[in-house]
Amino acid sequence: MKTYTKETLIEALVNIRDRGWIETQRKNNDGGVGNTLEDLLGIEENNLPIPNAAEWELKAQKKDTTSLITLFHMEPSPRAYKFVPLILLPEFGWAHQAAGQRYEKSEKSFRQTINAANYSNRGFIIKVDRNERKILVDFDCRHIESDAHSEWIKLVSQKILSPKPYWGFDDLYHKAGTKLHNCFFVLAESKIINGLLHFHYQDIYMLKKFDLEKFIDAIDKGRIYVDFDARTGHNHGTKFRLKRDALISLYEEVKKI
DNA sequence: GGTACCTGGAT
DNA sequence: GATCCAGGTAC
Repeated sequence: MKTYTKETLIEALVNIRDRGWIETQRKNNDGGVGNTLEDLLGIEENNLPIPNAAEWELKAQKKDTTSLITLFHMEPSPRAYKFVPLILLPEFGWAHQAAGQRYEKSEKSFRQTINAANYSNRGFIIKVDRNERKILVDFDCRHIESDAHSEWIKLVSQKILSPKPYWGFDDLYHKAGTKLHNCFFVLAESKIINGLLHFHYQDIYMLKKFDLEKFIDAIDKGRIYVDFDARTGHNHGTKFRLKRDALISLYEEVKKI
């Protein structure tokens, strides 16, 4: 396991950029662009909620995608309820797109990418309660688009989400403050060469001083999303995510290397 | 083996 | 832009 200083990490990232096209080291994995970068840096895969290297978080993204970037994972409180596996997936889930094909016929899915600006078409929203200092999830069946979910609405129209899942400001501050304070964000071109996905890591952004107040404000304005990502056989976790420009705007200092 | 984290996607 | 989704590990 290599260790880096900020300076040696910059040097390593520039060397990787200069190598040009590099084959993915994680086939069939959407996280390949990030996992491959970590592999190139000699950072062993782990699921520890800490920065990747030398107090620097590393994030990579394909240049041509519009997908959201994941800041971190955190299951909602109260933890004892185990909201995703015991309530949201079984009570509010629906048949997985590949149920009866790739998965068992009984495979359910609960995927919701929600924000504070609008209800999803399944009736979920997040709200910022500054008095209680927490982010919470709410469900209101009146906001379900019945045309899009004519069968599912019958299953949930009488349901109340109570208690409401939430994340305390202090827990979010601790998570973001310890994991995201400084970050290298690398954009990579991608293309298939001889049938194999390759990346060219190109644009290196050095992001310093994550701003916790801007973080809460971005949630309040709907620029940060809470993303539930569970099926019966695998809960990928509940994530806080945002678009590329929103990520950069959360830092006090931005420098392109 | 279930839960909660990690790395990220396409249409 | 909203609504869906992937393969990994630690304990």
